[in-house]
Amino acid sequence: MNDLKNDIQPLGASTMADMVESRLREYLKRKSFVPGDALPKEQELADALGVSRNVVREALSRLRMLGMIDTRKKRGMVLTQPDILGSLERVLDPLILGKNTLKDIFELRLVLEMGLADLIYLRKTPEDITALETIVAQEVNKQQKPFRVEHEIAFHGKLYQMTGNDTYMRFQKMLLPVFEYVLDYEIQVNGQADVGKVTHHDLVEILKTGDSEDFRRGMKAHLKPHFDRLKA
Amino acid sequence: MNDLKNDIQPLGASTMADMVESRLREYLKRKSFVPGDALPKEQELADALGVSRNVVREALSRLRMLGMIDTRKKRGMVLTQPDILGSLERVLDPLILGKNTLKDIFELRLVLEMGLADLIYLRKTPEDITALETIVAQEVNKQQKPFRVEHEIAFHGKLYQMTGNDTYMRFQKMLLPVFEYVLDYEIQVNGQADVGKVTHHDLVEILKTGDSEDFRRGMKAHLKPHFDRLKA
DNA sequence: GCTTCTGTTATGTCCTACAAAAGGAATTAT
DNA sequence: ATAATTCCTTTTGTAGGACATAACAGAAGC
Repeated sequence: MNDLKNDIQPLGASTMADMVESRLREYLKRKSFVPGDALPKEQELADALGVSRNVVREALSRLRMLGMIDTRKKRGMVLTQPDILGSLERVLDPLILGKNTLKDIFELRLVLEMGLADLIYLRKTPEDITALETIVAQEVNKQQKPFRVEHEIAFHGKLYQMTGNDTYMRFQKMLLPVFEYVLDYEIQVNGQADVGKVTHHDLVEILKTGDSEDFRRGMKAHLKPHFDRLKA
Repeated sequence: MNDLKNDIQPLGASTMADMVESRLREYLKRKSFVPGDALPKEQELADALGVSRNVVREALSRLRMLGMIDTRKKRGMVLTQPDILGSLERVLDPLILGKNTLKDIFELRLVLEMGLADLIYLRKTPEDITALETIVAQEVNKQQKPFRVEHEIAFHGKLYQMTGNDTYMRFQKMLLPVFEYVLDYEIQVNGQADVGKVTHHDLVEILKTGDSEDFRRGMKAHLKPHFDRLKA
């Protein structure tokens, strides 16, 4: 494993824009700006850093993409609360990611799925259960193949929502395409994928009567085919 | 909850750089470039898009920051495999994030910690156990306060490493500062934080003799103070 | 006092120019 | 003829200037 890459940081960002970006980030932190504060203007930054306005704009453009700053004409730029997952969204494309990363993310989603139990039992409401039952009822109605993925999303999506954790929910949703991508690939290579013995219906039943440990065991069984695949 | 923001996407990115960035991303995907492929030169892109080279450079600068492209003089630009967590790293600063997001991340880390069990039991080796025992042994030697955080990092860090999932490990490490930040805040407000009844030493013992469910139960007990805090 | 108009100002975009690096081609030496 | 060296070309990186545009501020008019 490449620990070096984590411990040592590549000194001297080659390009000016990189350096300015880093400087700006450091500047924001040091001055302990709070969201809403106004930043110096582009030209002032350029002068202070001794670079052209062009370079400053490249760096600002990056921060703007990450949602760290918001700029409006005349008013100048203001610091904003970044959307931490927004940047991930841009990069999380199954077609671009390497094989190892894809595998890592596949596993990561399994981990997240297994971790659902505690938060769900902390916050589930009777209405949630009803909603889940509705979703499950729709599943059995049309058991055709092409709809399976939709039902997976609906059911598991509802589970994430029940955690009341928005970041968690969005994160899971983002990971889904990668998950499916890997799944499709595996199926294509190793033949049809088995489905776990514990169904969505079973999981809802557990939610109604069992405790969080029961639920986790149920989820483990539900995901068993995926875990088995990891062993191979 | 703001579902709109997830379902509907803000049409027409206001600035040209935003549009070009989006177009470039779409272009890369449509042409199904693979890492190593060369991209058109800046001027060609500018001409094709009907914008100035400056705007193109801003967009490219963003992709470069995300690690999606790598540019070398003369050679042009080549597509690379992005470092998905690199972008997260830039934004994940406790001082900038909002209160809700901080809370979400705190919970997310608990979830990830609870999900450790399955991967660990899939891949743990006798050497790993030995390493853990060494770490635990060093803990009892100096039980002073200031070192507690270091030991937390050492112990849990080793656990992540045992999963063999690099992305998972890095992700956890990135979440750590936020976790500590929230923890410090809570302690400051609500007084001293309790420590779980199950210690690191106990967890190692479980790893040696118990199964993954035992370990998860142990971890739950280890983290119990944190989970209790969520209820309040 | 309220609306409207105008001017100022900072960002957004374009253009041109040039330095530097990195291939490629041409040239020279063995 | 092949290998090494030098020169040239090309493409990115950076600089600086120019102007459009939007948004705010203050003045003018009702």
